[in-house]
Amino acid sequence: MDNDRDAACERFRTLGHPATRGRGEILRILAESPLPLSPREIRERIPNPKPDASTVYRNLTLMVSIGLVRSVALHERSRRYEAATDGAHRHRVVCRTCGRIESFQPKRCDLSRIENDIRGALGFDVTDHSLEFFGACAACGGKKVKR
Amino acid sequence: MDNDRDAACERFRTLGHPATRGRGEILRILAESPLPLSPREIRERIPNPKPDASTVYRNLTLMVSIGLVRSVALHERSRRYEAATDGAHRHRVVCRTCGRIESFQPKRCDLSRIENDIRGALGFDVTDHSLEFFGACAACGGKKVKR
DNA sequence: TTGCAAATGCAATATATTTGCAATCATGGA
DNA sequence: TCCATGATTGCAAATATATTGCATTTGCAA
Repeated sequence: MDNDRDAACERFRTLGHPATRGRGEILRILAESPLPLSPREIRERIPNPKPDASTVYRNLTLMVSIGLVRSVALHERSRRYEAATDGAHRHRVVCRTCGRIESFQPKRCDLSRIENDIRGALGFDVTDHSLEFFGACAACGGKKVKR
Repeated sequence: MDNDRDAACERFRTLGHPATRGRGEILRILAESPLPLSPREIRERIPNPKPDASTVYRNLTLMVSIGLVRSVALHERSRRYEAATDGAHRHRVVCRTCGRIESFQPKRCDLSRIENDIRGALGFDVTDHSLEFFGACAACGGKKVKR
């Protein structure tokens, strides 16, 4: 939807950053993807003319810093990114055999107790966390671990 | 300690893999480090003559596959690795401002309920998880977020 | 001690990410 | 609407990280 992209552009302006087509596309693509995407995957999905790869990287960095996007670390060579929709707190489930990534929304995710422990023990102010699960997906059953 | 390295070599032989000095050193270094290390850091700590970087990578891959080592994903450019000591279940706490990594052992880490939910919802057999916390360390206080 | 499979070093290659800089664009004000 | 200006972009080059092929060397069981 173009509306998604327009809304995305609006968010940029509000935050004091010029809205460009590339930025709108990136945000739209992330908003529409159920799974976190790598910079390469994001760029591939942008219709021509595609922005340069460096532009994609620069914008992802910016978007993370202003809170529009989050990065997800999944033990891969490349980082992945997802839209920072506040509502849906989701976790990733990664198959060690085939690499498939699924998304899971827990009934409740209460790590605040642990976060408080950390604050107490290390004086560390926790702002967010990252929780991923690994194993074998339904299709791969109990097959051998790949790595 | 050399004993650490010898013990490490023993573990390789038991698992049917020739024990080499490089392998022993890598495992020793990981066992002695309180924090997960990058391949580069590991190699830097091996006394001369150092194995080639490619050897370090190959061995880390092997060690992960036979369960001697785990990889840790911390939103960085490079992966990190830690010894897979079964007993101590630890989590990482990363400062977004200065990049400092600390280690934290929770009083209890009960994610088995969530793991069961995942098994039920996705037919996904969860074998392990990865949980990292991000925020501002004591030294950095409430300073600006870096990325 | 010897033979062989496995591991290593080295060099080349692939992939991911970052940076400098000139050209171009987006936005607010005239 | 047009313009000035600072921010963004494309491009090319530089870095960082990781992987691979192959000839040589090594670990280890017999």
